[in-house]
Amino acid sequence: MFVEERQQRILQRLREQGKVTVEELMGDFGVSAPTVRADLAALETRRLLRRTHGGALPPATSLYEPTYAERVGTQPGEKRRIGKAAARLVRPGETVILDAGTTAHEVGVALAARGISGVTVVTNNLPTAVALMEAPGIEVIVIGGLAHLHRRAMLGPLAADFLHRVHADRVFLGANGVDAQVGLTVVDFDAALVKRAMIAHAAEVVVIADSTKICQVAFAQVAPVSVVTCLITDDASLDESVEAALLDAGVGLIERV
Amino acid sequence: MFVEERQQRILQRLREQGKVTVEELMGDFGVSAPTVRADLAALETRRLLRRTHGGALPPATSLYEPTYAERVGTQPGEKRRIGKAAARLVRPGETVILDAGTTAHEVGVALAARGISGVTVVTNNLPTAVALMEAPGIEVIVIGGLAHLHRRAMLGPLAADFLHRVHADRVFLGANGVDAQVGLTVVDFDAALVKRAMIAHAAEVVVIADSTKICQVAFAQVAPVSVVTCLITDDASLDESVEAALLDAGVGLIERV
DNA sequence: AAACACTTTCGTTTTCTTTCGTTTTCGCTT
DNA sequence: AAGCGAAAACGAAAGAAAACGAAAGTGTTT
Repeated sequence: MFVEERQQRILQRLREQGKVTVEELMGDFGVSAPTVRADLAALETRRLLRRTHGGALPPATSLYEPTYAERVGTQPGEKRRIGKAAARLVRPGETVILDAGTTAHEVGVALAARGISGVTVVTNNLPTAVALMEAPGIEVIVIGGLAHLHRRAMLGPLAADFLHRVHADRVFLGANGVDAQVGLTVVDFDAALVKRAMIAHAAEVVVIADSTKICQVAFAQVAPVSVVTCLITDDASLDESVEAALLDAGVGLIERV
Repeated sequence: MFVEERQQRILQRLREQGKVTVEELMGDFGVSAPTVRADLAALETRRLLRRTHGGALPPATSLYEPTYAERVGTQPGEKRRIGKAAARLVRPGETVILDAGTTAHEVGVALAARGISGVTVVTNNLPTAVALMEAPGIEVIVIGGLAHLHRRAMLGPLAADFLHRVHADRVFLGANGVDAQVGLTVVDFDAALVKRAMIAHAAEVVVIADSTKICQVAFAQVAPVSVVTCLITDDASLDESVEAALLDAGVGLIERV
C-alpha cells in the first residue's frame, strides 16, 4: 500500500460516508495514528479535506453544503412541493430564468432531478448556479452583478442590465408580498430592479410564493399582478375571495400544491 | 528478455492489477532493484505510469478533465506563495479583477486573509466569489456568463461583454503558456476572449503563472507579453536568458517568490 | 576493445513507528 | 449551568527500516 494509494482511499471514503475518523483509518490500513494524521495534514494543505478532532470532513464551502437558511427556512416541505410543481412546467429545450431565493432554488433542484435535457437556466441565484452546473443536460448562465452575501445572489443595476442580453421562455419569480391591489413587492430596491428586468425578458412569468406571502405587502414594488402568467402556492389558507381578487386583477392561473 | 520486453510486461501488470511494486517485479524478472527502478523511471518520463515509493501506479486518468479539487492540489505551495505575493500588491480602496483558475483563487484567499478593506473584487471565478463574499471589507462583483463546469468560472462572449461595464486598477491573470515570442496563451477561445477583455479594462496587468507555464505555448493566443506590467512566478528553473527575453519583449517586472 | 545491460555498493531520503508532553473534548459533580 | 478531571487526541521529536539515486564495477555481446 503506497502513500498515494492510501490518501486516495481516504478521499474516497470521505466522499462515500461524508466523514472519516483517525481510528477507523488506522484499523483499515494497519498504520499508526501519526501516520494517519500526517496523511490528513497533507490532504488538508491541498484543501481536499478539513481536519477535525478525531478525523476529517469534506472541505468547507458554505455554499455547497447549505447549513444556511435553507434548512431552517420556513416551510421546507411547502417550498419543495412548489418547486416540483414549477419544474413540471418546463419543456426540453426551453430557456428559463430562476430568481434569487430558496423557493426558486427548489425549482432548480427539482429541474435537475427530473433529468430534463437541453434546458438553459439563467440565474442570479448562486447556490442554484453551483448545483445546476453539475447537472447533465442543463446549461447555466450566471447573471453578473454585485454579490449579496445574505441573499446568495447577484443584485443591483449591473445584474438588471445583464438581463438585456437574454430572452427566456419563462421566469420563476419569488416575492416577499403578493397582493391583488399593490402587486408584487420585495424588501429592497436592488432586488426589485432585477426582478423587473427578469419580467421584461421572459415570455411567461411564474410567481412562486408560499401562502405566507399572499396578501402581504413589502417595501419595494416590482410590478402589478397583471404581469403574472401563473401563480404557484401551497394550499393552506388561501381564501376563495383572495383567489378571486387575484384572478380579477390579472393573474392568469393559480395553482395550489 | 530485452529491456523493451520487460517494460511492456510491467505496463501489462499495471493494467491488470492497478499497481506494481519494485519487489514483485524484481522477483518476477530476476533483476535487481536499480534495474526495476530504471525501468519505472523510463516509463514515467513517457507518462505511462506514476512512480511512488515502493512501486508505481497508473497515470492520472486523462480521459476525464481533472476535477477542480484535483487541480487545486497541484503545486499547492507554489500557488499559495504566488497568491500571497500578488495580494501584497493590492492597496485599500482598489478595484481588482481576478481571473479564473486556481492560482487566481489563491490571490483571492490571500487577499481575504490580509483583512484589507474597501477592496472591490471583480471575478468570473466561482469558488473565489463564494469565498470572498464572506470576507469583511471586500465587495464582490460576479462576472456573468456561461458557467463552465470544470473551470468553475463564467466564460464566453457574455462574460467578455460584461467587463465593458467595469474598469479596474489591476487584473490578476492566469495563463496556460507564457512565452516571450508568442505571448500569453490559453487552451480555449472562450477563456481567451474573457482574458482579453480583462486586460482591456484594467490599468495594470499582473500575470500569475507557476514555473511550469513559462516558455509554454497553448492553443489560443490572448495577448503579447508587452501588455504585462508584472509577472509573478516561482523561483524554480527560470533561466536567466528566459528572464532577459521576457523583459526584452516588454514585461515590466518579474517577481520570483 | 567498445558498447550495453545489469549488479553491487554506499550514502541519502523517505516512510513509518514509538515516545512523550500538551491540548482538546466530554462526562461527571456540584 | 458552570467547573473539574479523566480520557482521548494532538503535535513534535527521535529512531529504525525500507527504498532511493548515483557511481563504480562486472559480464556479455558485437
